This record gives sequence, structure tokens and C-alpha cells, in this order.
Amino acid sequence: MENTGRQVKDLLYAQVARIGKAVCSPKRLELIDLLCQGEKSVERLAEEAGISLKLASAHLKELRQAHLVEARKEGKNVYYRLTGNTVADFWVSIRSLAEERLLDLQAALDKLTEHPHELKPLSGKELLGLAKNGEVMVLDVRPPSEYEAGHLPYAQSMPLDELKKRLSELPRDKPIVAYCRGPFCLMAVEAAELLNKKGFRAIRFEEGVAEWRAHGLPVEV
Amino acid sequence: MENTGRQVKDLLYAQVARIGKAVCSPKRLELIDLLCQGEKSVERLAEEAGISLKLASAHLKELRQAHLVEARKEGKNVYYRLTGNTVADFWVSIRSLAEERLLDLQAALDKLTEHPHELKPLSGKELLGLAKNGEVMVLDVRPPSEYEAGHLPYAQSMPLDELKKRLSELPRDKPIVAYCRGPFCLMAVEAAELLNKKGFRAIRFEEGVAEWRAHGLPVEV
DNA sequence: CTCATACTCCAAAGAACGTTAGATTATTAG
DNA sequence: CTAATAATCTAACGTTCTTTGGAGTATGAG
Repeated sequence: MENTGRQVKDLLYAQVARIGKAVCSPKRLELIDLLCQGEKSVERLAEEAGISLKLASAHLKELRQAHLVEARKEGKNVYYRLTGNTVADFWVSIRSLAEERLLDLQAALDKLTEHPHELKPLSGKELLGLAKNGEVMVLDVRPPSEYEAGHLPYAQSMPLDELKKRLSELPRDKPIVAYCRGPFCLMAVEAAELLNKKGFRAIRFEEGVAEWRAHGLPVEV
Repeated sequence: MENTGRQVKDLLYAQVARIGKAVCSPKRLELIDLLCQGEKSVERLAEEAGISLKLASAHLKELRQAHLVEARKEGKNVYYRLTGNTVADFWVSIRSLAEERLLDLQAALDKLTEHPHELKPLSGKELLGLAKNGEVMVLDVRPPSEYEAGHLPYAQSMPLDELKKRLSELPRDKPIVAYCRGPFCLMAVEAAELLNKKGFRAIRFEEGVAEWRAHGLPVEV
């Protein structure tokens, strides 16, 4: 009885460790973060994570075996997606824990936003209220496909690489809030910098769709 | 710029992976689960996890380097504890994800409770209401030190190994709800089995203090 | 059919990890 | 003081994991 109890426990903890093994590699975490933005092909994932296609495929296989992602074949491409929103919630959870516990990570994140702020950071609920009343303009600076897969309410799509050409569409009489994939993504930081240089009042909103949804706020598709 | 962006991202994800590495070993997960019950010495942890003292020490060092646990020396003993409730919340989070995604784990858990239920399982809020009104008796069957470190409201301490001798203290006119360390712990299962054999109406409550607290319910100390 | 593309499978090298044993450091008991 | 206990450190073994290169499938284009 003592013996079987130990065996059962070993089995149970080993199962949870399968999830742990899936998230102990930086590249796999980055792939999960990317997949939080919506379905993507292996090729696209490899390019955005800065790794070879073969390596991406291998990592995705690991994630698939842990049932964190699933695949769909369409033509020549294989598209991967998270198996559910709980996986995205988990990514938000482990990243939050790391941010809270690891001073190195806090320092690195602070560097991203060490530039002077004209406007103070917002909470999700505050932003939702302001956006609803039209007091701010919310920009989604991710690629269009990610915007289509799900975006913040009242947000307008304005991919980072089109931003310079489309400045005329933006208002000078109210603040602009730019967001992207989340705290580890640099696109909204770049966008806010560019806009501020051009004389707009812009801030970066740290959260992405995954964080927004994990906090129980609504996402538009 | 492209290059530094990649370097920053690599650094950020590598930091989160430090947490992932800490939870990719079954033994380390079990140690975290045990520490959710309160502060414990290395010796105690090693014994309860069924590993050697040396190995426990090595794993605890890993957890300490990830800042998930911290140590305190008292006399000849070193006592470890979680660095905060967010670590316990994370354990609940990764275990829940595993339960949801891994069919093997679901099957193993179902085996634990395949015995016929006289009473249906309860939610945390339901239990709290019943306990408050005195409609059920709540038993904490963990070792006394864990009860003292924090327990469910209205719960009475009744360690599993004392249960047989103290049956006279238990009521026959209302249901008894036994809980222990959580879903992976077998103590409450055993307790409920024993009580039902002896003619009491008893059920096992799956959640432990960590799950209870993670759901926002109050814990008594 | 042939070719290019997108991806997966297999094998191999090197790095990292889990585990155990032996020696070492603190602390308490006698 | 010496002996015993609790824990850590170091070294070493075998194992697993990451990453790359080469070969092999499926799909679509010409």
C-alpha cells in the first residue's frame, strides 16, 4: 500500500512534469507566445522566432506531444494553434511569476520602457473605458493576420511597417495607445517612439490579447 | 536594431525558461506541492517525497536559484518555504492545465476516486456555506504542523494516523468532509474510505489549502 | 512528369541534467 | 573535547535534450 501510493504519486507528478518540460526551453516559450496571437504556419513561426524551420518543427512536435498545441494541414502548409485559451492563460501565468520573482527579468523589462513617458501607463479596465468613449485611439500594430485572429475592442489595425505611410489617419487631438503581442514584444514600443517623434501623443500599452483575455476582458474577432 | 531586438527577446524568454526548468522535474514539482502545505525541513521533504536527503538538497538548490523557494536555518535544520503565495498559485495553475490537457493524468486521477460515492462532490463555496452552518464536519487529515501553517475555515485537525483512535469524536448525524494536501494526495481518500467502512457518512474533498486560496477563499492560521 | 516548396523523420555531436557516492561544514548532545 | 546529526559541495556516471545536416513525404506549379 505504501508502495503503490508512491507509484501513483510518481505517475501523477511525472504527468505534470510533461507540461513543465514543454515550457523549459526559451524557444518553445517564444513559440507559445507567438501562437497566442493566433494560428500560424511552421515557416512563419520559425522566421518570427529566429530559428531554422527544422528546429521549429522539432520544438512544435514537443509541444504537440504535451497537448499544448495542435496542427492542421492546408495545402503545402501546416498551421499550428494552441489547444485552448487555458494554454494562453498559462503562458501569462508563468511569465507573470517570472516577472515577479526574477530581478534580472524586471531589469530587462524596465530597459524596454526607460524612455520618458508623456502619459502614465493604463490598466486594462481604464483603457477599455477611454476607448469606449472615444477619448483615446487604440492601435493594433501587429501584422493584419494577428489582428484578424482577435483584437482589443475599439482597436484599429495599423501594422508597424505601414505606420509611417499612414500617419495622416491618426488624430493629433487625442492620445494614441499602441499595443502589440504583449510585454515581450517590441513593436508597440517602436510605434510609440515613432509617433512621439512625429508630434503625436502616444503611449505603449504593455498587454497583448492573451493578457487581456486572461484578465477576463472581452476580445473582438 | 533587428539584431538587438533578437538579443533582448532571447534574454527575456530565457528568464521565463528558468521558471520552466525549475518545474520540469517531477521531484521538484512534488517538493513545491509539499511546500504549499507550509514550511518544512530538508529531511522532512526528502522523506515525504521518497528521495534521498542529498537529492532533495540538490533539487531545493535549483528551486532556490529560480527564486521559487527560500531557506531559513534554525539549529541543525534548514527550513524551506515558498517565496510567496503566487508560487502556490502557479503550482495550482500548471497542475490544472495538466489535468485538462493530459488524458493519462485524468485517467490516473479517476482511479483514485473510482470507489462509489455516497455523497456528491462539493465546490469550495458550497463547502464553506455548509461548514459555516454546521451542516457538515470538516476534517483536516494532514499532519498537525501543516494544519497549524494554515487550514480551511471551520476545519478540525485529525491526522490520518490518529483517526482510528478518535472515531468517538466524530458525529454520526451529519456528513464528514475530509481534505488533505490536494488532488494528488491520498490521505483524504484513505480517511473517507475508513470512515465509510465504520458507518459514518464521509466524502473526500479534493482541494487543499493551496487550491482553496488560489480560488480566492479565506484560509485560517 | 519534373521541380520547388513546406515539413517531418532520422542520426549524430555536444551540452545540460538527474542521480549517487564521498568528503566537508555547521550545530547540538554528552 | 568527541560524537552524531543535518545539510551542502564536489566529482562522476549515464541519460536526456538541443541543434544541425541529410534523407524522405506530401503538395502544388509549370
